[in-house]
Amino acid sequence: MLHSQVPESQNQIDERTQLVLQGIIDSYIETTEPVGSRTLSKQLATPISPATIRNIMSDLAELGFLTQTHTSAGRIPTGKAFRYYVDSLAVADSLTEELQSSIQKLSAKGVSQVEELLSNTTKILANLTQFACLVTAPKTAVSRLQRIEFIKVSTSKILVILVSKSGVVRNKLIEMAEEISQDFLNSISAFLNEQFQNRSFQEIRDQILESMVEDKERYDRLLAQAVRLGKKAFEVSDPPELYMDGHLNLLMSNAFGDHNDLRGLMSTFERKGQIMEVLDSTMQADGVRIYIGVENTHEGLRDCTLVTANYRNENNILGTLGVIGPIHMDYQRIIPVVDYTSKILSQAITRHSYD
Amino acid sequence: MLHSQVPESQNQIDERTQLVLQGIIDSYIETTEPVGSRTLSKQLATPISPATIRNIMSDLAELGFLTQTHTSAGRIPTGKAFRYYVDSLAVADSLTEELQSSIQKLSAKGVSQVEELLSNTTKILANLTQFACLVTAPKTAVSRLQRIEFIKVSTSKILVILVSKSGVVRNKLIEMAEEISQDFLNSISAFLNEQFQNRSFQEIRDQILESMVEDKERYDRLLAQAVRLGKKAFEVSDPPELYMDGHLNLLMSNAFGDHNDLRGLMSTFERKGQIMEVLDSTMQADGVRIYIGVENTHEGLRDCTLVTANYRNENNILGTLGVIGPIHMDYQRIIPVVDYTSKILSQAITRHSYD
DNA sequence: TACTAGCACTTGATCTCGTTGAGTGCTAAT
DNA sequence: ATTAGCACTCAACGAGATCAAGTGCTAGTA
Repeated sequence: MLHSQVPESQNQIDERTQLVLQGIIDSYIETTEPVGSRTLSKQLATPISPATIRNIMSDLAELGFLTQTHTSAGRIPTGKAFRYYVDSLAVADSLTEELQSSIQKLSAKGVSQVEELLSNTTKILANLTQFACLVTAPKTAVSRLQRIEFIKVSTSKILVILVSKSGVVRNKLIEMAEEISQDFLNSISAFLNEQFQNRSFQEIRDQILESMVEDKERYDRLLAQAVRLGKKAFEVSDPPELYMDGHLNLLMSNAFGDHNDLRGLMSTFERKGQIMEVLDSTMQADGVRIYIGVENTHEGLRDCTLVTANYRNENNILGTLGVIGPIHMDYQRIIPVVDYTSKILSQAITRHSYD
Repeated sequence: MLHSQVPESQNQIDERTQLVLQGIIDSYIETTEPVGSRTLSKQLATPISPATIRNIMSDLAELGFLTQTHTSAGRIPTGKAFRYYVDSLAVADSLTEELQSSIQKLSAKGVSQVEELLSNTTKILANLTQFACLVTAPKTAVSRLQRIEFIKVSTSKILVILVSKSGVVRNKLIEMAEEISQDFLNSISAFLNEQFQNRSFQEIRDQILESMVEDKERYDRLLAQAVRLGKKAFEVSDPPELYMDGHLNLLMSNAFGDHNDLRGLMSTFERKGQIMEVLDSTMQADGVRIYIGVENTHEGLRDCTLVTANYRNENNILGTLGVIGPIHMDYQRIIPVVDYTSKILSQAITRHSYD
């Protein structure tokens, strides 16, 4: 999936040049310092003299793979370089046993609710990567109805419980002008369950709206109320549900040089809606996706790399998880972690879902 | 409530000295800089020469109200000084209309669920104070049962819905070895509602456990199952519920000089349990409470001030809200804000509760 | 006696300036 | 095609010099 090797001809990169670039990136990922020709010469397995490296570096700089902060400083790989690096990276899917078992803990025994599953996932991912981690809750539009129930909690207030096939429980308080007895509510929920179980929330919404239109002709009382209640219950007032953890990691570590960059990033985190948009926009694709620096459509992520993957049950893509870190993150390590986490989460959520 | 004026004799503080101390603190709150005698002399309404101020400062330093970072630097008020300041502060309860209406927005129309109320409260408070803000969810032990309901979501899994009088909805998934029909579940919930409505969760728990003990003698099937389900439903597995916002404010503003102090503070925030303990421990008292620096029992808050107040419905104290900021916060402003917020939240939650 | 003016002293902050070392680019030699 | 060598660049660092804001103390004044 990641092996879309860039054609050599296009960028005139021969094997040795590639070796040097790789070396520079590796070194930079490790130290976060500009890397000079001499240092690199020593680190490289193949012996190449500093002078040669300098020539190669010069070429790479011209091709836009390297920059430097000032003329006499070492080289820093650009976003383009990281993109090249990631593309030509043969990701070893082998995670250490230790990492694997850490990740598996997200569905440790005692975890029964999907919400807990998701929040555990962000925690574990944040802990392993030391970056900011995000998981979107299963999309309500896609998820299908397992059960709807109405509970009368006071004269005018009714609690709606929506349980989706994927195991997500959502409750919502609605207010009704006229009082409805619990018995009648039970009849309504029985009717709605009968009618709509296994249908996606989106379908249900559409169909209810349609029923409203046809409302010209008289229904019996049950049907009329069922439509009214159903409409309120399925209204799209749901807040964008996003689980997030570890954004403090970014602040604490000095992975981001400038503290001003972080200001912007943090305020992006505070507007969860924006983050949701970004994650949602990546959801159609499959496998691990990587957005490096300027490749991010969202302004606030221009100095970051976003690594995302979907999670799913047997039938549908349910949501997305991802980590946000510095451009010079350790891709070799992060990519398999995100990949494996998405798989484990998929498994766990499949086990929890009612399909 | 805050007017516990410290007896003058005890600290030998005459009116002028007090004026100077007040001036120093005011200036320090505003600038966060050590304040020197000359600067203060200019700012003070009453004209006092720098030299005199220096003498007074010297006295105050001896009494432990002032320190300095180095011999030739201006004076910095100590925690003791802030304590004195707060104690002798005649808090003008007058908030600007603007602030009042900002705070009232926490129960804007459309907010129907208590959870939303609480989360709005932290957001608004964080925004107004620019500090970290906390609100504990209504204590489950104290809150009384409005309604319990069981929903069978799959063969072995049952969703429990607990609605408390204070309007908090909690759901929990429990697993049962043997299958129970929805009809039977309905009978059980009817029984439990009958039996326990209006009783506090704590009472219910105790009583159920008691029933278990008496279990020697045979009950009928309904009762036996009701006890078993009830036990699972009311088990104290509830995570400490804490709403938090604005901890990023502390990082962004430079209110905390040293960034290392913040490291500790932030990791305290990550352990929500600890914060809960702190808030809970303040809950018995009434009105606005203020804990300055070392007055905090919790180690991690030694460099902060915690300002808390309870919120309540007509019958009970439900929970606590508070802000955590630097010792040199603007008490004059923060105290009324916290106070007013607690009152508005109390009103809102009373309106939402089912008593 | 209570306050104030004046002065010597302290000290972190800021600036300048030379030194250092890691790095580059270019040229000539292999 | 590669490498050794060399002149050059530039951030970082340290040593003074200077500055500004502050203190403490003493002596003078109402």
